[in-house]
Amino acid sequence: MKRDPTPVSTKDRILDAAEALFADAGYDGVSLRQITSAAGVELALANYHFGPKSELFVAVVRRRAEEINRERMALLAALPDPPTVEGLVAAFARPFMEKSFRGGPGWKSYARLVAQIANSQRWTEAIMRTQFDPVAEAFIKGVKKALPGANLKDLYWGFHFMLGAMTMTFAETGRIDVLSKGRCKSSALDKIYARLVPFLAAGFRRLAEG
Amino acid sequence: MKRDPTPVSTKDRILDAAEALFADAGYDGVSLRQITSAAGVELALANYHFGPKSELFVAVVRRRAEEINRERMALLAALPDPPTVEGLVAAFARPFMEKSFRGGPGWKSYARLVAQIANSQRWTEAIMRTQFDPVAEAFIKGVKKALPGANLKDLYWGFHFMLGAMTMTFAETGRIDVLSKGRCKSSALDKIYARLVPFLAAGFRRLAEG
DNA sequence: GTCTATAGCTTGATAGAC
DNA sequence: GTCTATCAAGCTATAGAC
Repeated sequence: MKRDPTPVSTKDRILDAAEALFADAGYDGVSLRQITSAAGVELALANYHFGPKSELFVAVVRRRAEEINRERMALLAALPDPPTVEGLVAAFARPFMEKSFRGGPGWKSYARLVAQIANSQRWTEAIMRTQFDPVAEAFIKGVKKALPGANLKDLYWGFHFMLGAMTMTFAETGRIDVLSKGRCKSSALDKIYARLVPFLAAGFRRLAEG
Repeated sequence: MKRDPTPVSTKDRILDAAEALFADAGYDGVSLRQITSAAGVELALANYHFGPKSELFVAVVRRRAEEINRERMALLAALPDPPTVEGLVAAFARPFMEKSFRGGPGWKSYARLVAQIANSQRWTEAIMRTQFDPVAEAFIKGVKKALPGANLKDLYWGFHFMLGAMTMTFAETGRIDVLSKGRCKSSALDKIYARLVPFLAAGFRRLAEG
């Protein structure tokens, strides 16, 4: 019988601390000393468990990406055949929003990490291609069925625009709060969902019209 | 009579080098030594001309932002009254795309910088609020006239989605090239323009329908 | 305005005891 | 698996000569 119902291993303590700090300051804005200090472990343990700093960063992302990917794939697979564009966009957006809303602060950090990764060229190979592209391809496959008359290039571009809108929105930078003088709240993800899905679905439909 | 038609001052040499390096590696991923070395000037001159590193970063962004802002404002002001949504989105997108296409490599670097800034919380106060919000407000004002029946909150969110799509697109990360197996090219900004504007305009219209 | 030199500190990574 | 101690290199910023 375990004494602690949720014993947090050293590895997980490092991952949690790294996640929060990387999300706030970026890969180069955080030192391994800051991370291990926040995790309450010795500096040398970061290298022992994860190797170089870059591998730690990849491990931080992979932990959440695998969970999101599973849910997105399940939702995409559960859609009717042919699916609707709204259903596809929702299947892509919903797991992220649900977790960000109810999954704890780690998921908020992850959202900010994804925004950094998706907007730089640095992690294209090590993260985007291996972690993100498989789900992207499943989405494209679905939207091809939803809009059978559309040009394939249009659908790729539509996916790209969608990704840009979603990553910036999920990152909750607070910019729209300031710009709208408090009318809109970055953190009101349920209200955003009701706008994000129709906005993007309408964009896809317009592209499909040619 | 000037001997060199384009004498590049030390200040501009530093700005140019900083711009290119910051765009590739981010604020913390570049040292002042790398910047001054690439600029062919001494380390101490960076501090002499710009003060601390953070001020240099802001100066890099301001140089281009002021030019883009002038053009965007002029295009927005030249639209018919009431404007169309397509006209508004085009007035916002076109200056960036034109410069990225024909303005030289500095503008490509600037686009990648903007993507970093817009997706983080770090520069919200020092850059976003002072450099970017005035044009954003002019855009919102225009779209209110173009879609008079729309809810104001919907328009702010539409602007936010637009910003996410544009910044990631202009950053030209190359991700869509890989994902689409070469079918789409990040650098083909003229072909993107023909898709970006209708996609976003349709999204705004859909939000306005309620 | 430009240069050299350097202060004072932080970095990632590892060797070796336990 | 965890700890201490440390290395070699890098960092921003500045003082002071020219």
